[in-house]
Amino acid sequence: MSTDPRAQRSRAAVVQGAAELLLADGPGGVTVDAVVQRTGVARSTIYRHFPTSTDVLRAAVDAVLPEVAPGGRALAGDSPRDVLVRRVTATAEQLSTGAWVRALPALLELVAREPALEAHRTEIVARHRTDLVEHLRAAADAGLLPVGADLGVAADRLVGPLFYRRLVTGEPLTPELCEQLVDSVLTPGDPR
Amino acid sequence: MSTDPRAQRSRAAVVQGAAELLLADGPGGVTVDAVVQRTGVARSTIYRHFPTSTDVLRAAVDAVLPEVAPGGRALAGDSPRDVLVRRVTATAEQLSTGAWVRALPALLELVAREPALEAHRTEIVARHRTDLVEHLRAAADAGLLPVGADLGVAADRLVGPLFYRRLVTGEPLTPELCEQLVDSVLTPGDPR
DNA sequence: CCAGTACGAAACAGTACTGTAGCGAAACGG
DNA sequence: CCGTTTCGCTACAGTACTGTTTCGTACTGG
Repeated sequence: MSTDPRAQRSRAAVVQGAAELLLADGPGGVTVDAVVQRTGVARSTIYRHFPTSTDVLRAAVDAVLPEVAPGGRALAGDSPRDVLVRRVTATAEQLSTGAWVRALPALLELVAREPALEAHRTEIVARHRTDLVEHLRAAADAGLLPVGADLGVAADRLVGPLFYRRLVTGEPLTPELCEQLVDSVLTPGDPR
Repeated sequence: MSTDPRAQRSRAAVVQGAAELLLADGPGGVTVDAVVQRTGVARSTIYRHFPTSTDVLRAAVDAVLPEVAPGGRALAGDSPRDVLVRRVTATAEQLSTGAWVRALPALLELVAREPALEAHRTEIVARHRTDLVEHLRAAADAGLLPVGADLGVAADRLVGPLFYRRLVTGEPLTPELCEQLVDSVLTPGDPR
């Protein structure tokens, strides 16, 4: 029943097409008709797999959201500062990607309006955050942060300005900015 | 013709009603029928004042956006640090206001999708920014910032984490956080 | 090979929104 | 006070989307 390759194929096609539409046109662009036209999957087939069009959108969000967490692997010989710089720069590059420039505001608007997606948001943010906080803890252990520093706030100070620039002001995210941000969090008073 | 109080009244009612709908339900909630039902202004009257429903939405955005710039007046006797703390705290409080919690993501999504609104965005951001940069310059003149500091980046470091928390993580914006942010930008190395 | 199943195509009612048009009533202003 | 303007009301065609249903076809797995 669920092992039928036809069912798996068409379901996957629907989710992928819906995800593409989500990235291209935002949540409002994920309509059943649009998915039909894009994927060639029939209308009745979509409604056989998903109770409602909202569930299609939810599946698309599920398919898209995991990409938010970069999870860059840290090389062994790197200094904690280098790890942070690479991590923050990776986030900046990801935020500058064409797809995310359009999708991020749409996703935020969607999450703000749909309480059902709140759980997804916190999960993704947590994954994104614990990764970053882990790097910060390593830096703190190396004495690069003040003793009582709140690592959560430090994380906000690292990536907050990046999201702010991308979402609000529209200014570019340069590698120099990323280094500046890391150095502004590390070693307060001795920027070296 | 345009001095007729009837025309002015109904136009103002439409704009105000549309702005309320924009804050309450987002851009998608600003439909002609919704404005009719909310304001009592007739359908034909709305179309007599605005060529298309998009123009109604644009007028609503115009009516709502100026509120973004807080423009808190600085009291004479305050230290530059106090001015910045009050300014950042005011921004945090505004971001925590119920209306803006719902409206901000919607507005960002709208601006991201409608290139026609890009000019508005840059204008509002500029007003918001020059105000903040002005305060930062005063602090720099008082020797509270390193000599070569980029005031634009300093502004990003001040309010970026606030927007990030509000938009992405959903964490609360406490007065303590605001003070921490100001102190993290001022006097690097001498947090006092 | 063949019964069971998923499929594509197409038509359907229902809802919501846009933009237009015509009409009589009420308000404005000289 | 009376002509002009604006108003509210209602009806209308057109579009877009949702969710349901039917039917014949093609694929899958035992």
